[in-house]
Amino acid sequence: MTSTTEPAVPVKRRRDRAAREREILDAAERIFGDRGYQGTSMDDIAAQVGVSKPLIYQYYGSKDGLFLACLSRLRAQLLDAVSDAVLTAADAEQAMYAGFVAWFEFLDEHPRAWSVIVDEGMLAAGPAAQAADEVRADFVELIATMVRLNLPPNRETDEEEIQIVAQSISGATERLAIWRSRNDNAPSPAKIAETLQRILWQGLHTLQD
Amino acid sequence: MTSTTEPAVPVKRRRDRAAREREILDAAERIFGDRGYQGTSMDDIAAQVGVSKPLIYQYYGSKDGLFLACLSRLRAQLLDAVSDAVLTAADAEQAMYAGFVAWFEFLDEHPRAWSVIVDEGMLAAGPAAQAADEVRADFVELIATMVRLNLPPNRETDEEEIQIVAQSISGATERLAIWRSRNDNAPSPAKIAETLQRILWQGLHTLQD
DNA sequence: GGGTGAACTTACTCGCAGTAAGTTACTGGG
DNA sequence: CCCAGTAACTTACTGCGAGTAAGTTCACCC
Repeated sequence: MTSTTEPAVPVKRRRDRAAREREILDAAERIFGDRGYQGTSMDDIAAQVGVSKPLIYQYYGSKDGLFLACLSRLRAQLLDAVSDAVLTAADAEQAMYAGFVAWFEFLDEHPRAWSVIVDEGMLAAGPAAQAADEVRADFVELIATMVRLNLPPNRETDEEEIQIVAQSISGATERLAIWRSRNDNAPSPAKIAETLQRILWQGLHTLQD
Repeated sequence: MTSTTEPAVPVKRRRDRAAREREILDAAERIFGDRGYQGTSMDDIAAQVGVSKPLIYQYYGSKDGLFLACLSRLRAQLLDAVSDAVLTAADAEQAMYAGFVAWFEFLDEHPRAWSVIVDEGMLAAGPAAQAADEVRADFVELIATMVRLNLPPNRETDEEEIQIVAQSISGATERLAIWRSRNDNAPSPAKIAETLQRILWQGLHTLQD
């Protein structure tokens, strides 16, 4: 009985490495997003993919490594969304506004991505912290570029000051995102973007001295 | 032999609850500060205090609970330092500046406190996250008060906007602190405070619109 | 059709958070 | 002085989850 009905399609179990890695990463993103870093065990993910735990370790090295891979991919998507908004805007002032709106809207529309990014704090220790910083660095660079565009063009730029501002904006938007997510009646993306824009637009021009 | 030299001072082992709690909290603060949340085990802390683990659980409930107690005390000290600076300043403009300087200087001078606060992200999950938010809330309130002082007095305030600004400043200063600590040649407290002050001072006045 | 390498598994170890159930020292009343 | 009663404290565990050593099975190529 058992042998006659089965063998038509032996449900190809083995896949090549790249495909399996993607499969694992997708599952990890889903589960980390639902249950958080602490609430997720490697066994959970392995079971979900239908694979054994050591395989995941072979591909991703550690739980931190796997989480970092998820984080990195999600942040890249977020960066894309914001970059697009910034680059297609008509002028520098609108670019900044559009960037803020894109940031908060993306996080609204991708609650799982959002959870993973919040849990980034989990990587506070060890070498993973540095890797997490590098993932964020692209974002800070984008912001720094925007800030430069908002400065009067004839002014000699103080790079240290630009870094301070870019780090500030990055930190501010992250905290605002967390605050919004824990607060049902928090302001809309548009309202927040408008407020930030108003403060910064004036403020940035005072940097020229 | 053994009995004759010993009993003079039986090294009073038992202490009353309050004293023991303080002792545990001090040790926890030190060890969490040195090795981070993940790198610290409850057994480490118990050993350091010279007490058994279940006692700590009896007093603090869980590892998160103990960490939160450390965090809470340290944040209170930080809040005090900043409040003092703000309250003793001559006018609103200087209050803001002094507050920023106090923040960064405190963190420079208390590297252990600093580490614990960075690791706050560890509490992203569970009820501890909410508790951690409440610990931060005092700070946001202080900032909101400062922001109100910086608004033109005759203007009807938009509380939503003030919350946005306060959250932003809180997030910005936290990220700047992290950035500074990972970056040896990062700007001085004074330089950062000056930059923030310049941007916000102008920017806040545009909120009256 | 057999050998070689990549994909994958079984069956563990070890560290650590958390706990059940007891034991020891101090304290105030008889 | 002693002896409840209670607060401080311990021994000795459980369970779970990260990480690993040592294989085993499949697929492809000569």
